[in-house]
Amino acid sequence: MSVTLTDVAQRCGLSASTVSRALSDPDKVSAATRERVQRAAREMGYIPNRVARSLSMGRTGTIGLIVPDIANPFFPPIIKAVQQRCAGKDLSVLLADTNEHSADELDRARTMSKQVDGLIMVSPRSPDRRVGEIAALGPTVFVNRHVPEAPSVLIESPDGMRQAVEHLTALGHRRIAYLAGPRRSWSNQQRRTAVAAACAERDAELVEFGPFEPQVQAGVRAADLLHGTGITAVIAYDDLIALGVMARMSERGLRIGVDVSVVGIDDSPLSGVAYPTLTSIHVPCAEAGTAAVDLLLDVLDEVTAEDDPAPLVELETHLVIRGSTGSAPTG
Amino acid sequence: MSVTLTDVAQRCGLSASTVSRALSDPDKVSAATRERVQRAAREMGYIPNRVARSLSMGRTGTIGLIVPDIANPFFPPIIKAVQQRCAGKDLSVLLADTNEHSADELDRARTMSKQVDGLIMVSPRSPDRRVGEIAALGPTVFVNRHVPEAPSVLIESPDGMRQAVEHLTALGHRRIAYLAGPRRSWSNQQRRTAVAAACAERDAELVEFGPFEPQVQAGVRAADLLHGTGITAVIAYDDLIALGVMARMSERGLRIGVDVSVVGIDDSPLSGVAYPTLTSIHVPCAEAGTAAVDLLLDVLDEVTAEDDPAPLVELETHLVIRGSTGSAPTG
DNA sequence: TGCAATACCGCAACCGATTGCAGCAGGAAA
DNA sequence: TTTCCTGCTGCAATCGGTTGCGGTATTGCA
Repeated sequence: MSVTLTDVAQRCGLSASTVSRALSDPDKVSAATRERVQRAAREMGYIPNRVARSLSMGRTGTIGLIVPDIANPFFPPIIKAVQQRCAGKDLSVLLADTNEHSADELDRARTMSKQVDGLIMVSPRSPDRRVGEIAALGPTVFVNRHVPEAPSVLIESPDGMRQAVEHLTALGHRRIAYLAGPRRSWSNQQRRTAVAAACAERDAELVEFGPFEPQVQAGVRAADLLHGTGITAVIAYDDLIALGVMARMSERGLRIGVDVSVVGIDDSPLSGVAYPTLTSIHVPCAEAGTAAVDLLLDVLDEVTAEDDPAPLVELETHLVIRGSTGSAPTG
Repeated sequence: MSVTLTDVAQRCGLSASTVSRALSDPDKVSAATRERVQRAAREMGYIPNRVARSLSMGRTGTIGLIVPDIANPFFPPIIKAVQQRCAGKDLSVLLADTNEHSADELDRARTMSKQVDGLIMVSPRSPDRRVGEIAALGPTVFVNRHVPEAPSVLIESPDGMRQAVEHLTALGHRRIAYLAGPRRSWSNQQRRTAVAAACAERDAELVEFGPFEPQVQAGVRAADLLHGTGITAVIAYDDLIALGVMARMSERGLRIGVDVSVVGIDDSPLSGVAYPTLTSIHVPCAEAGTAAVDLLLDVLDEVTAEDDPAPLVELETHLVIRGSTGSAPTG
């Protein structure tokens, strides 16, 4: 049904090998042959079968990308960046969404492993041991989680977190809440310790709530917990939770940015359109995606020697101040 | 390096064929053998090579998904739904983003074609001829575009559009702007004609602007065009444009929902957190994704006979009224 | 003109699984 | 005891490319 290499070869009166070379390694054949083959291939509408090629070459030209939740606005920019970077290098992207279900991560990684040249795991929720198993399946890059034995792209929350706390304390806030993300989440742990350190340094009192799922509804729930605690400022694990908090508090008559200040993390497009606009810690998602692909390609091309220490890319975050933060209410 | 079927076979003192059958068609071998093979496979950590399987079976167990822009909040829910549906059927998803570049669609489809069992094209921007070429590459389902010769999942804007216009005219608006999306976009054409029809029916005046890219910035630009036109209500091609309009107008001191009403389309999560919350036409993205996969599987399993008319799934839309629309300003 | 070097091309094995067909052994029936 | 059948397993071809190796024709140089 579909045109194969052999078909093209027959049409040209050549062998499949020659046609293969003419198409993928043009210098190996004479100019005349090359010309003839390429014309025939074009005319016949030949499309190389990547599956067959993969099998014989041992390289699939595909990378796997596993994320917890495509619908969370934090991930699309990463996915997009990975995609774009790959497209430029003639790579395809196999995407999987684990639905925030950590147990699925290993399964997905396993079924993918023989189908891809490498894997990019974003914000894996699995416990360390299972993450190790994933890494053992093949070349793997982790984003938003530090895995000592594998290349990782990290998002350095501490800077942004410190900026956020400085910003809030400068505005007079003394009691600050941190709304924690999923317990397993590496980035949550990062953020927790960072905010704790920053608060200690600034002599502000930190109260932690959670864990919460990274969803608007969780933020709505969180808002009610804050009631009557004397807290004047909130830092949420991510923008979704922050938005939920804002929505619920507004509903209850609190003025965001006046009666209470809210800080999100991710600086997703949402933060610019919310009301009031959300002060958020900017996370360079696109850069993270791009860096992950580059790291993976380094491993695949063996730029990274086997026994080198696993490379680490650390990306900075910074606070973007918008309307949701303001002076602490007096009295 | 990695354990193959043959390795398992040797360990068991069997042939590869038997092992293959024991694993994928257990009834074909004796109970004892089945047991022995399965245990060995488990112990050795055997993971079947899907690439090899694809080659010999002629089925890859993968479907391709091509979208214009992953970062546009309209698409992630679709991608997610497709993903979820596929995961349940042991299918993988190959994702490509054309960056709103219609010329890339055919390219991507072509390179994917030999690597997937079928293709789902969401909102293709290509001209009809090229869309036809894509469909000719293999089983293809189109979402958000009607392609007569191929299965399609359509989102019926007319209902939602009519509801929107009725809503606005009931509120007293007589001059309504439509901010058009990409010229090539099938859904834009749908929406244009739907809104025009609804306005004619309701005797409201319709003024069209655009085309605009489906991005917030385009909405910001659009807002300024509306100035001094006497328009009191705006229906935008999508939520992003609507949000841009709102943001810019608020900035210029207009009160959204009072001085001017804004309606978006997609009902993305954004609309709930914007200020004011955005009245939007709800589009069942998840259902569209799921339906697309089902349609594709029907074709692949030949539930759909070759010469049947191409199946069509039509999904309804409806207006969700929020804070961005209100009575037309008097005078 | 002769010989060696070189440029091209084809043969065949291979990647890892699937599957039609044939062979073998064991049990059942006569 | 013989025969036939059935159930299980192995052989070998196949999917569509890639690639090392060897052969042939051509070229270059003396």
